[in-house]
Amino acid sequence: MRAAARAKRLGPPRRRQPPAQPEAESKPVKAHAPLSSVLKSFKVRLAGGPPLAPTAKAFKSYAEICASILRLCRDTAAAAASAPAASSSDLRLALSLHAYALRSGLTADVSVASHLLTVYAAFACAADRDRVFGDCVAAGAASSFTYDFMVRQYVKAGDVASARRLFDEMPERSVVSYTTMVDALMKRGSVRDAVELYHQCPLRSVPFFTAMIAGFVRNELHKDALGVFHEMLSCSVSPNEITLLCVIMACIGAGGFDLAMSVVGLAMKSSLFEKNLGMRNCLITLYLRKGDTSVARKVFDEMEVRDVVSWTALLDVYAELGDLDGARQVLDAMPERNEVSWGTLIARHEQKGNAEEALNLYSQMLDDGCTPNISCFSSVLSACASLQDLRTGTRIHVHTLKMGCSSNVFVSSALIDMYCKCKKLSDAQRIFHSLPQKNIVCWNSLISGYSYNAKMVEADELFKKMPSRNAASWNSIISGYAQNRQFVDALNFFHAMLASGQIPGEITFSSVLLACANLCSLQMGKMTHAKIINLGIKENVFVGTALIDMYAKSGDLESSKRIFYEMPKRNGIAWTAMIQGLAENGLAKESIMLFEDMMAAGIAPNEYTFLAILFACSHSGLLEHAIRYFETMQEYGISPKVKHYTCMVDVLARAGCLTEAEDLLMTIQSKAEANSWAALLSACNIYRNKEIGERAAKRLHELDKDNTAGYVVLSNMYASCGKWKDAAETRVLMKGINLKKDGGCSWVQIRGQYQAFFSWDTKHPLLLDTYEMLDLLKWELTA
DNA sequence: CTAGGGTTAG
Repeated sequence: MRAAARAKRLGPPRRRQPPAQPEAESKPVKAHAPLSSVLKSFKVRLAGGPPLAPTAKAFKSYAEICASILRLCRDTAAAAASAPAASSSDLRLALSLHAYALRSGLTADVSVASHLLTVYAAFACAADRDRVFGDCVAAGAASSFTYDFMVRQYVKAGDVASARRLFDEMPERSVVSYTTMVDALMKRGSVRDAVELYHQCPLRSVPFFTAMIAGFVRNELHKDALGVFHEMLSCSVSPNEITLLCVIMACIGAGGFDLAMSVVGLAMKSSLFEKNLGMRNCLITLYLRKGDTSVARKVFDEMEVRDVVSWTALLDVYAELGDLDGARQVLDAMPERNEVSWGTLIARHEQKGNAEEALNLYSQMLDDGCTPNISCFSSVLSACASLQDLRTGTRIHVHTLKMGCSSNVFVSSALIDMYCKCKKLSDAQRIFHSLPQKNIVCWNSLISGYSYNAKMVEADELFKKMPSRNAASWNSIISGYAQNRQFVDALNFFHAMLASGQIPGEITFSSVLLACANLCSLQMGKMTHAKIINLGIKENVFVGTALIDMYAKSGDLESSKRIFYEMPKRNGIAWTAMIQGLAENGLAKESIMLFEDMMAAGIAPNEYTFLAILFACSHSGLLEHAIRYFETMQEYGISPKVKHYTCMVDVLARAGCLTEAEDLLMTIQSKAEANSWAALLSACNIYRNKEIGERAAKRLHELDKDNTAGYVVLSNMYASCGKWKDAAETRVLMKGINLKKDGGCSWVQIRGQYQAFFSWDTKHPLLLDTYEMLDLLKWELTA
């Protein structure tokens, strides 16, 4: 405004303006028509006088006029960003002006040079911009602004390396350039470099501190963000509304809600909070995360002005309450939506396990004309992964390629996960290896992917190659071994994790306790329990459930029950674990009683709860109970899975209802598992039903060629029916296909390392030593 | 003259 006014004062062109354009007078910066007339008169002046050797005073006015016109050019360029055709004439003006300035030596003027820079930047002419900057430095016309501006230009273009180089070359670094650099480094995740600059910066302004706080928050280092805030206050620098907004974000991230509330109080007192919309939006999120959803809603209702952010925050309030339909209604009621609004709803559906709806919303979002961003891509890819929907997943992969964000670390880890869940390991590997820079999450994704596909050798190899490991890395390798039933390896990696100084968490313990339970290592389980108590996470519902399971599987039901009843919060999974524990230990009555208690407590049973209760019934021969629960299950809208049928077949067959059991097996839509036929075969043996028994054995053989138990039971059945010839033939058949019985397994712990011994293993490296030691012990005992 | 920091989702 002021520059334009000065241009008007200095030159005659304004007076020549037609009076029919009063709006040009009030908004001179954006006016287009006067610009060419200003230039025309300037050209006339330069042509009229000798421009190369003006007096100092004349030079100054030329420079000012030149700068002002350039400023006008830049502003029109910015205003016409949506209409490039209109701005091309401005670019031509600027170019001719640049030529004049060069001829007249005006480029040595700091103001002219600066304006030339900004003009070329506004027109995205990077080469011209850089040339002007070079000339500027050569002519000694580069001020600290010139450098600041160029540093920002590089940062905007995403070239942080060039920005840093220029920043290091600067003769005098201003606090503005420090702010720009710190912000850029933080956004790139180079926290260490940013902290170094933070300590170097001699003069710290409010935006500088704010950039630092925001940067720490962005990198999820909320405690460090609060530390900077503390330092800022002790330097007597008063925060503004943007600073406080970042500080509240830091408090939310660190879970320091009391501190957040006192910051809100501070903002209220200095009325920083009323004039700022962003601050109120942030407040909605604060109350939401604090758990005060009604207050969050109230803040929204009392707002006089609302924007997309306010509405999106409200949408998330509904999602947090579990009311996804309400969230959808908010989305439909919003005056305007953006990709974040859609992304929020999609992410929430994905998190709640509603993957189909997440994909549905994704296509609706595309129809609404919103462009998905990185977080949206990672949500929908996770949805594809959990649905094992390779087709949609591949289509979204193509979208990310088109958007140029396929190699982003968030997107690529989601892609790796998706391809692994769809059993396309080679695609996952290709993505992983083609990544220009991978973060720890990418490594962890592929390790989990290998574990998921039972490729523990590859998982182990990759784990050893990792440049650094976090808790998630250890968890994925440990749970990988546990899921693939290599429990000894799982425990060994757990000990390695402890040795590395990494602190195990709830996820680690659920795998470790699973391993203890399956190794029936009550001693190891108790030691793990002690660690859990030491770490203060015994109240955690996941850990508690894993402990219930471990003690139950180890046969220590008293401890199992104690943990269950001492749990402060029990969810359906904890109840199920206890019911299952009782059932597995043959306490069917108690198991059923607990199930009834669970129903009375209003906790919804799931398919696993029913599996546990049917298991209890089948092992105690409670046929009527089983039939009733099988029906109840369907009343709950849970369709029986193969395992449920196996329980039912088992209970029917044990009760002698062999025909009913066989009929039930034949009606199963999906393929019955080998165990179902094995259960039927076993009952046929008891009831000496050769006819059904032979059919069951045939089916069992079709489903599982290597099922040893099946042959043994069949041969026993023939024997018990007196069919000695058939019995003998079955035995011969077994030998012919070289079936080996599942062997025994034992293990010892030596210096924290588990050593496993298998009865069929004749190549164990310590086999000879072990036998030698055994002989020695025998000799000691008998001597 | 010219200018730096932010809010919603993951």
